[in-house]
Amino acid sequence: MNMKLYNTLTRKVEEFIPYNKDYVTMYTCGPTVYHYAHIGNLRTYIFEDILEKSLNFLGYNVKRCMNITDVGHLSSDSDSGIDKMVKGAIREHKTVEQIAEFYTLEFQKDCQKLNIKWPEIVSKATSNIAFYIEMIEDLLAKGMAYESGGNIYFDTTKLTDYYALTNHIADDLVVGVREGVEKDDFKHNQADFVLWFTKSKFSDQELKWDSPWGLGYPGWHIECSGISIKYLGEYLDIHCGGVDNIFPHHTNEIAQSEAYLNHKWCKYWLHGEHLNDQTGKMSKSKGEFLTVSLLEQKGYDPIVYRFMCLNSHYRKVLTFSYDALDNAKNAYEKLKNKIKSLGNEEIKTTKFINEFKEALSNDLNTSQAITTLYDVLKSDLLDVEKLYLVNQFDKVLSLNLTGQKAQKIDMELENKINVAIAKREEAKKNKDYVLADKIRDELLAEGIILKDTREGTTYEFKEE
RNA sequence: GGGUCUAUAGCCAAGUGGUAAGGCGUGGGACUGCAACUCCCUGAUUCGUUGGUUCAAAUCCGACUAGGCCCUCCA
Repeated sequence: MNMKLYNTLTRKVEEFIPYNKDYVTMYTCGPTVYHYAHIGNLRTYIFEDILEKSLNFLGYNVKRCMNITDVGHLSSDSDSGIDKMVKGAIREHKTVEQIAEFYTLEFQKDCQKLNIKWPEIVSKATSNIAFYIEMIEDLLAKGMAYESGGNIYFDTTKLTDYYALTNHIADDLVVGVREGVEKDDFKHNQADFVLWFTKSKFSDQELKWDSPWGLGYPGWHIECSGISIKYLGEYLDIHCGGVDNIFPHHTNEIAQSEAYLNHKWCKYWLHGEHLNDQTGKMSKSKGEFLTVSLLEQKGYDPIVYRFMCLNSHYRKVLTFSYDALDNAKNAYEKLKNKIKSLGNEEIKTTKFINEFKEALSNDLNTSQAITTLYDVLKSDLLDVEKLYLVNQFDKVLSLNLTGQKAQKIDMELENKINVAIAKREEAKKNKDYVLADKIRDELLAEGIILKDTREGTTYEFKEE
């Protein structure tokens, strides 16, 4: 079954036809590792994870690459801009390398907790400096870039279709709409952007490299183009990121990549919408700083957040609230309980697989895919077949639907529980409910949940 | 000012011209000593408003309204 995806370039859902029949190249913009990721950041990575896994499920081979931005991401494009990494280092009295290492690891942990697969190729911005220099030299030689005030800029006026991704008209753009945005007087044109910095004003930059234009460091945009071309080749099928990257980041990537390659570069541009809070856009400086760890502290399984995201659509704004999260938590726990009753054996079936693929291939309709899961559970298939399908679906959804934590039940504990249950049965028979409830509470305190079923009392371990 | 996206029940949400899926919650019931789990039943004469196209519109077109995001920090 063919994938259909919404392409920001054409603003339409299109049938996905990769350049190469044998594999799909996919590039996803990675984090700037200057701080913890908030759950809004992570929403985009959940979307990209679902995309990769859906492509796999539909039979595509995916070669995926992600960058880690550890240099060059300025908090402003103006003369007075300071690198985000440097900012982080100052904040925590550490070196830029220490900051990068620490937050890369934290980001990786968050991904693990959310069942986001780590991409096959992950590369740091600082690991590919020589290649950026090669690209910039090429752009200068072609007259697509110029030097001014010590920096190298890309000349956007050399392009006829610079605004392909946004439909902007240059004259309508307003400089400094946002507070704190300053003009860079070295630019020849308002839309031009920096490829390489050398200016002495950035003397507080810790990481610098030698270049034909002097000691300096790369601009933010060149990093993604460079890493993508270096690791995935000249033809890219899919490029993903958050909607905020459409302009200027992705717009600039297209400009410099195609100028360098002399041909069309990326076919499909996919953008994940933001997670908002009740006041609007979520940010690290405003409101509650919602991290995965914070959700865990509040007693939520991070997978509940993933479930919440999958019940929505990646191209729709989702508003975060604890009510919405509780809603997802209830639904998720009920779903897992239902699945638990299916037993442990599975037998293959082909039913419902098509419906599931249909949902995924329809521009990643994850909420429809989850509906298919509910349809399976309600159907008259055998439990063993249902379990098979649950496991198949979970390859994409990655919700730990049957993921029983491996419990080492030692005989001693098991005996103890059974004795307690027998005692409680005795108490119940004698209508001594006070004692019966006391036994139940005591076991609960140890993380053991009793369930009275028609077949007798069973128990399970509380999940953490 | 320009660009772009969205609007379906208390909440999340499907729906892509043929007469409103699903989930959570709510309310009722079965089971239970009680609870939890599970199961059954329970919701929109209508899809932001308003014109139009059509035999037929939540779906297509126009206008309006409300909101989000972007316009050189952002996922």
